[in-house]
Amino acid sequence: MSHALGVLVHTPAHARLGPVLTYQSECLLPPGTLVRVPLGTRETLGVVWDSQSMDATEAIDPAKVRAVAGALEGIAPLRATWQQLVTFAAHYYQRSVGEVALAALPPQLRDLSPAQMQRRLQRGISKTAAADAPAASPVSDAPALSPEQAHVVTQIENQSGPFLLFGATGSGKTEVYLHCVHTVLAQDPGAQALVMVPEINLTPQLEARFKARFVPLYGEQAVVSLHSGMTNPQRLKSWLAAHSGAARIVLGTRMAVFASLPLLRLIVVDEEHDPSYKSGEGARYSARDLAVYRGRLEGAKVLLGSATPSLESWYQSRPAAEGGRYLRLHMPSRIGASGATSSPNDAPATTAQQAMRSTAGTPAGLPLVRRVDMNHQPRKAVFSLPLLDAIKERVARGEQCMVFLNRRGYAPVLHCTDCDWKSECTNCSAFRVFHKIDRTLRCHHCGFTERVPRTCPACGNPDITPLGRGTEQIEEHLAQLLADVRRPHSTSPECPEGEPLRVARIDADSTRLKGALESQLAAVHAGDVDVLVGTQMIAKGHDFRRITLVAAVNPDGALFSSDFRAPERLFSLLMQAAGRAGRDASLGGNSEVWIQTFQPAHPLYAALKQYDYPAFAAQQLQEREQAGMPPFCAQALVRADARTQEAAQAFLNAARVGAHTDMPLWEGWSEVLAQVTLYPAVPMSIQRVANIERAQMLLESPSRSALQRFLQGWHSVLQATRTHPECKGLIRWAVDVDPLAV
DNA sequence: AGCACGCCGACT
DNA sequence: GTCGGCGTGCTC
Repeated sequence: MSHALGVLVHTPAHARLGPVLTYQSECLLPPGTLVRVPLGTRETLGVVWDSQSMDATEAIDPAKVRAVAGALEGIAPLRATWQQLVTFAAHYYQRSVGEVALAALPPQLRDLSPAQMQRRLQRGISKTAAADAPAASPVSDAPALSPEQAHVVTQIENQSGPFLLFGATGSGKTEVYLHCVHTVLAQDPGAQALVMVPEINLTPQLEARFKARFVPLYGEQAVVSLHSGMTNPQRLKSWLAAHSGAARIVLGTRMAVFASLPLLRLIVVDEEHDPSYKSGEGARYSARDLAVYRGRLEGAKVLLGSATPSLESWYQSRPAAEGGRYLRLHMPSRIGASGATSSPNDAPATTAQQAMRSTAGTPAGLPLVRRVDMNHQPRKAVFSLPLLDAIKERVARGEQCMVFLNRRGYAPVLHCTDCDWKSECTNCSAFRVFHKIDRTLRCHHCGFTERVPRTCPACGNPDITPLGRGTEQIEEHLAQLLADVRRPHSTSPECPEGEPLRVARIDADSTRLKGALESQLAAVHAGDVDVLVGTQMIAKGHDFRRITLVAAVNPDGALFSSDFRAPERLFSLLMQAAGRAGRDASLGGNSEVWIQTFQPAHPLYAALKQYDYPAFAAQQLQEREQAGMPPFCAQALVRADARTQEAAQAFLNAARVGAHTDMPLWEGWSEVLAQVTLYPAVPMSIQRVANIERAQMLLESPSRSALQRFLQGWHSVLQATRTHPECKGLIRWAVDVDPLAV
């Protein structure tokens, strides 16, 4: 007797296929079982799904139903909570369940033949058995918690959350994570924890820290990573370890939120404000928001941590009496540098060190913030004189400085002074960036690269000049300005006049090659670099202990950006950059953060000077509330890519009209429609990328659930609009729920 | 998403 | 003459 079975396959929502396909099988396979199924000419990976959710009214022609090729032996079915998470994410972010489910699985599960799969599983099992013997007498080298940390930990242990851990840079958030993970794992022999970080770059140091703490307790297999920088075999191995329960702790980037974890008890989202948690491709999910949902689903505690929380999370953590749903926990003090986010082989912070730090002058031991009024500096000066002097003074003393500019390349545009030619990209509506290092013009959007012309391509004028500045130019300029400064002759005492300074640059270009970032960071740590120039890459997470001065050369752009989240990002970035300075306790006292600005009185910088995130957040939230912006409204964006801008906009506008005219008599549709505003389609800020025209349409509603219901209903309209004659040339469309940039 | 089928440009 | 571009259509 054969059974009808619902199966998910990797199929996008707009393919004209049902969300769940029907197959037949001799044995009754439970939902969550991984299977191989024939689809057209190929055989592909599928997940058995609840047949209840199939549309019973539209039964498929029985003659078309094919048989399941086989189940993946040795892999337990994915659990009900995982299925629910995937279902929720698919509905909330407007994608097909199949796409979300299959994208959440390691790619090799799809590619491997059954025989290869068996071999992998065998290997994994035997390895696990060998490594499973835990150390005879596990000694915990956990440092004592500060009173602040201890208080926070108690709160987390005694309440259900979700928690927002608002902790200054260096307040010891990581130690809190370690402690909470430790507690949770000790409570149940099968319990698991998921710890997420925003970027791949940040996983190795976190992994080292967690392994140092937990491998002695639970064995080598206990800690695994999951991120896109890993090879496919590595990913499969980690995934299987998590799925089988052998791994107790999963560390990873946003994709890890979908990891299969049979007994998940704690989810940590570190740097929860970081935009990297929002996926920009495929299902545009927010791993942070899904973490909160998943925590509730699985009965796991959720701990969001940040020194500068997202305004969404900050607002959610207002007092419960005012409607807040997260519990805010505050750790304002910076503790001894070695206790916070240092490398694992550093001595743990002692309470004596912490006591010493807490009496040290500046507010919470943080660097002094100085604003330089660029209105009083020579026109077009890149570095103000006081900043330059301060840098010279520091490096002459053997201290390190960091100069921060969020723009890579030498100059963002090349310009002909005679005919006004600019280095526009032929494929995009954007300028190509001048990279002096290899004499190229590079488009940062489509990758189109050419050698720099020697004369103006339009008029032949040899006088073409760079406009604006990027990190390459800052690096070059700074090296010239500091050419006469010597560093202390620590390495060669027989050279009394000292050695020339070393200026280094770290950005996406200098770290393109594998291992380049690591080696460059090592050079900074070793003291081989005096001044480090870089993009936001150097502001995030890396702990430079001998840097005592951090300078933001030109951060004003974000103050006047059309993106209403730009100030929030700037504040967060500058706070993080400030956190880089003065981590070494012996140098911390005189660390400084310099901000060069034409708006020295701007409230953002005033709040930054006081390290007063709550004041900044309050001011921003007030503005957002008045303007009816998130978190006081819900937004979604529909993007359309097309051959022509007209087609892209025509599609969006037709779908907009269709929301009123084409909807069948849906129960309560008019009420839903009344709560949603659809703005007219507009070209995207970079209208053309790689010769594809892009347009978008913003949707807004005071009610998140109204917007959700609208999108659910409207999907069929979008689908149908595709075929309208005026939409010819449309390539694809996608909905972005809770977009980060509108 | 894959993968096949199908119809038009420059090359072993 | 074929190889190969990607447009259209189908897959339980």
